[in-house]
Amino acid sequence: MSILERVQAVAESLTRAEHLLVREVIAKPRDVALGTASSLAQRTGVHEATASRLAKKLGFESYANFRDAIRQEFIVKAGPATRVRNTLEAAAQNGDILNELIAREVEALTALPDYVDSSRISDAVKALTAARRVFIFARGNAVTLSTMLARRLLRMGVEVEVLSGDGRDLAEQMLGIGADDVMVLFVFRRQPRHFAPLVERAHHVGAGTLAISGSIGPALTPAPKLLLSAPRSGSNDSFQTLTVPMAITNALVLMMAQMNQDATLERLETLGELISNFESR
Amino acid sequence: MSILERVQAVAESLTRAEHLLVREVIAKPRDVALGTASSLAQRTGVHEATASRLAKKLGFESYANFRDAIRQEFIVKAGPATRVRNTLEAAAQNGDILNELIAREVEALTALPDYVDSSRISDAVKALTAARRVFIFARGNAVTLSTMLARRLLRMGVEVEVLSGDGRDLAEQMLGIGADDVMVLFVFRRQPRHFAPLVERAHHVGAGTLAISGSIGPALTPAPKLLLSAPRSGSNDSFQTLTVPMAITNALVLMMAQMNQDATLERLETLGELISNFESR
DNA sequence: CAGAATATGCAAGCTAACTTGCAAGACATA
DNA sequence: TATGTCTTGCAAGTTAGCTTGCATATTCTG
Repeated sequence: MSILERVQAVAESLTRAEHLLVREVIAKPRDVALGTASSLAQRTGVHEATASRLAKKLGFESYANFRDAIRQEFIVKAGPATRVRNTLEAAAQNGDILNELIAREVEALTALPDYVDSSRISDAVKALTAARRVFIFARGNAVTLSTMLARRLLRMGVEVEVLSGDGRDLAEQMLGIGADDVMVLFVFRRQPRHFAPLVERAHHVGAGTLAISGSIGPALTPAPKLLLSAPRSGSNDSFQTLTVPMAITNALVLMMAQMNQDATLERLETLGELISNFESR
Repeated sequence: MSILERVQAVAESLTRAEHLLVREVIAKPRDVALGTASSLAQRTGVHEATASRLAKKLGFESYANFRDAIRQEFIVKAGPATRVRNTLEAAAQNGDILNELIAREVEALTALPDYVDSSRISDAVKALTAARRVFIFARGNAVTLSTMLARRLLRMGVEVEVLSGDGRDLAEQMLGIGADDVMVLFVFRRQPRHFAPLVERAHHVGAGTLAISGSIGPALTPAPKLLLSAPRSGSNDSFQTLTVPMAITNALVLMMAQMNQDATLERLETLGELISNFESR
């Protein structure tokens, strides 16, 4: 019975302090595994006695046994032996889909800075910040990202227009676009039918265009004014996820938040501070 | 100064028993790191006092310090976190948001297999495959993932119902749920208000429930029948992206496609083949 | 081989960590 | 608001693990 299962089993009866402890255990199991009950308690801001009691509540005979279980699960089980399996080749060999997927994602993410550099993102941020309205276009799976970006921009107080529908609908929604606006287009796989007309229209009225895209990015015609493109995970003909473009989009949003902060408030030191401020609930 | 260097420094003056101890430490550093002085002594066939003295001979103040050093060297430093840690700290220092974000994502993805194992995903796949209909629930940012999953399932010919709206609307949409159905719930941050009633209703009629979630996963009440949860990137209180849960969702979809393939066609060898077949356009 | 030096085990002592009874506080309930 | 239940921290008690003085065994040296 795993730690997570044990937590689930008693989830209903967890108190506030116990909840905090559980969170910490799940977030940093390796630290907890190597520390003492007091160190866990101290970092969590509760008394060590509560940690001891939690262990019993989860069905362990003592805190020591609890910690042993964490070690088993997060240090011994996840030891160097399993690490080998995490390599792409090994995972593919074993038909281990989860690990193969992860290996591919990590590989693609790691390569991302080779394709997109911070100054390009800065340019995009400046354009978006200066924009009166932001139009967002996506087709197929990419709508996943357009809804995400739309939500985030809205929360930052940006006026957002999500383009939807086909031909006539699109045309109508585009009527209002002006020189102060920016259009963001998510494009993967093939260039969608409406891409060219949309970009042409935007350029015609003097609006900015930003494409967030995969390997096709550079081949898009007409070329958008700004382009953030990086290959997605996997090889050309295999499964391609939205992880990489999502990272680009997140970086964009974060830098935008940071720049706006810079303008008004004092600069926050860490990403953590920046965001907990920005995304407070 | 590493353990090995310390050993080398006093190599000449090592006694027979000390030599045995050192051998064991070098052969199984991780076991030693997690054990006590007595356990090391016992396995080596010497007295625990000798282990204590060896620690001092190697220049440590106590056996505890010696063990801490072993832990640092063979567990902490070898851990998945540390590999990324350097990049992360450098990036954070320079305010390089893109690289910091990427480092965090990689760290979180790498830890994913510690929390979700393939057999759990298999269970979820079996439930989804057997389901007559799949209901999907998400709130806030999580809708990004629900739309993604809905699209993918639809493409696979699964009947999907995306739950939307509030109170009354939800209740109406839930009227039709039956024992053959499965409800998938995406839950991050706090447990949403409608979570409990939905799960209770589903369980009441005998439907399955699957939660895809972050660190709260195990603390959800009532507990879903199936749970796929892993901490998201970043620390508890900072920016958290959907990268990890998206990877879980992708793995789920892929394994589902594979199992369906298995049933009808011959098994495809690689993920690439599998998918280019499955997602051909 | 004798004597000294060193190594090792034993066991008592010590320390840090964990456990638990108790009381104060928080929260729900009537 | 009063009462009871539940939660939490405190502090004393307990335990496990580490240390160290001492005695015996072993090895080295002349």
